[in-house]
Amino acid sequence: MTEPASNFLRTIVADDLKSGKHDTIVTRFPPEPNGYLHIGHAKAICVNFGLAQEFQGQTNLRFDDTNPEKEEQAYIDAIEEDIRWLGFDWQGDVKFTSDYFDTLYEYAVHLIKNGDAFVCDLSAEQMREYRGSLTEPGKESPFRQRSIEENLELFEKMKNGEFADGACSLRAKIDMASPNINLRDPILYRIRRAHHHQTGDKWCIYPSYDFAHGQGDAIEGVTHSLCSLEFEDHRPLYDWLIEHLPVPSKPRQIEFARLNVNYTVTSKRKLKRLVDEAVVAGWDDPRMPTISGMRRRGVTPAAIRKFIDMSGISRAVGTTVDLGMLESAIRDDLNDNAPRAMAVLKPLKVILTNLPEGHTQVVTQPVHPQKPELGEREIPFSREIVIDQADFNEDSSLSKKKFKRLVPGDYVRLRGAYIIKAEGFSKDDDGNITEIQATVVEGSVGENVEGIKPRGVIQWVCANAGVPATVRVYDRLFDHETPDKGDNDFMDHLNPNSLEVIKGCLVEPGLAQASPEQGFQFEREGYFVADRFEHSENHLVFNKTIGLRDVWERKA
RNA sequence: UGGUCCGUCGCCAAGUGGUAAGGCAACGGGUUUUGAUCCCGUCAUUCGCAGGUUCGAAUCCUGCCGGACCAGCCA
Repeated sequence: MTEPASNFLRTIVADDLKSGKHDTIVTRFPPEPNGYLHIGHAKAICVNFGLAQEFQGQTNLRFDDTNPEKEEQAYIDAIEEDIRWLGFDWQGDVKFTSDYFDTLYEYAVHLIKNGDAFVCDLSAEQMREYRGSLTEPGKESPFRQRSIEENLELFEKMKNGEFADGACSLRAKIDMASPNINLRDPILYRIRRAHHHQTGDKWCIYPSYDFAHGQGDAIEGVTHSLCSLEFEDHRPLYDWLIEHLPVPSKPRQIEFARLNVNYTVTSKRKLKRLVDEAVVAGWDDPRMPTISGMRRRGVTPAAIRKFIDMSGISRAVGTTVDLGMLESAIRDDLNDNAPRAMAVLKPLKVILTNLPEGHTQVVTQPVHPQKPELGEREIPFSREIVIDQADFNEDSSLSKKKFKRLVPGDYVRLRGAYIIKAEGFSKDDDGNITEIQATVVEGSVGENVEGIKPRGVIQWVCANAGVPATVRVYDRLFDHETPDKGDNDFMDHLNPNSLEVIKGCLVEPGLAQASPEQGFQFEREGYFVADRFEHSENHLVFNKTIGLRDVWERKA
């Protein structure tokens, strides 16, 4: 266990605990249930849950459901599942901002009574005009001076459904000349006759994010309300509301930079387009940066957590983490934990001519070479086996250094079995190699043989006992580092080779017992996972999670 | 050009006045029945730039330069 890296959030929390400002901390993860979680959310989850865990605090899951028109129960279910899968659990029941609608309404009345809020009849368009611009101050609404009594009455009528949607709104009375536009009498409540997934038709007015979020934090006793940098400009409003309302606690909002990863997009709108236009098979397509997509790809929760941990937390904007870092975290976890197996993706038959017809035997290999305690697996071997087409080359002049695989007249080690020598090969009319004739070196199973230096080690599968499988090989979805930056239309940068479906693969028999979502290392190929939904004992389907690190390929 | 924030190795990122951590990548070498893993080593005299304060600055001050965010009755 290494020391957790220092970061400013940890420092703030540690100081608050040390100074006695707080005895324990409470964080929250506040998704809006209007879409699926992706790698960016994974950071928010890991930061909020991770920080609380580290300091023995607690984390609430609170759905920020103040905009019923965009939200759905289905997203709530999916989000809960993703968070649990990532390995986190929230304190107590799932919470909803809508749980506090009654209190929020009272808070609004409180503000009105203190002369800090008013009902404004300006239309959306007029309000925009009155708001001013980034460089010019706004103008005060003509309704700003309404009496407290009138505002109270009007607000109640808003609640009672006596006005049409959009006819008026409740606004905080702050400062129309503020250089921070969020302080120019921001909207607190709007009229919206929409059925809410939690509160049904009880309300026709809904609080804005600004009016709901901080108060929700305060009600729950959240101590550190962590959010992304774009909410920085909202902090003065967050604090203003906390100061002007009789809330039970004073949470502190702290912003940190969101996660960007190159070669991927995370905007909800863009991901939806990939799904809608059938570029991918769905939100959980293994190429998607969604939690469910990565899960189906075979990425483990531990790998995601490790990646988030590696990429750090800061306030630096516009930074982009290299996808290679994610891949490294994935390999690191899978290398440690994935059982090994042999699979031949593109089979080429090898006849071992010096073995008798019908010869069969069983060889054993460790489940994991670095973890003998995991036991061994038995692998049938016979006179006819298959190796990968890429592991044979008819050009025997290839140097041993350049091609550490099988070549006519030379030796190669079959992993866990014999050293063999290629004696000859056959071709079809099109010039494709169809079969290799080879001989085994007697006594070479598990033993080195004096005077014979195989060029390398290759995987193999028994031609008869091997089990057929379908393997899907995935690559990055985009071939551009920043597919959606600047003038780029991300749809122009799709990698045309992001999916290759290989049928007719042959895998070692033990793999027929693989259960969905079980991950393996197919030796010399990479990490693969039995598909969560389409894999079965009778129809093996594996998704490639990530290849092995390959210095050779990069040099070539 | 109103405001807020940010700029430390190719990419992340520590460091907050005492003389540049770490990870990813890259590059050498060793071990190896996975061209994997593992191990060892190399990789910022310099912290956007220019001044200033100080015995001493990435850290403080000033001015530039570059980038991000904000004008939804979205979150």
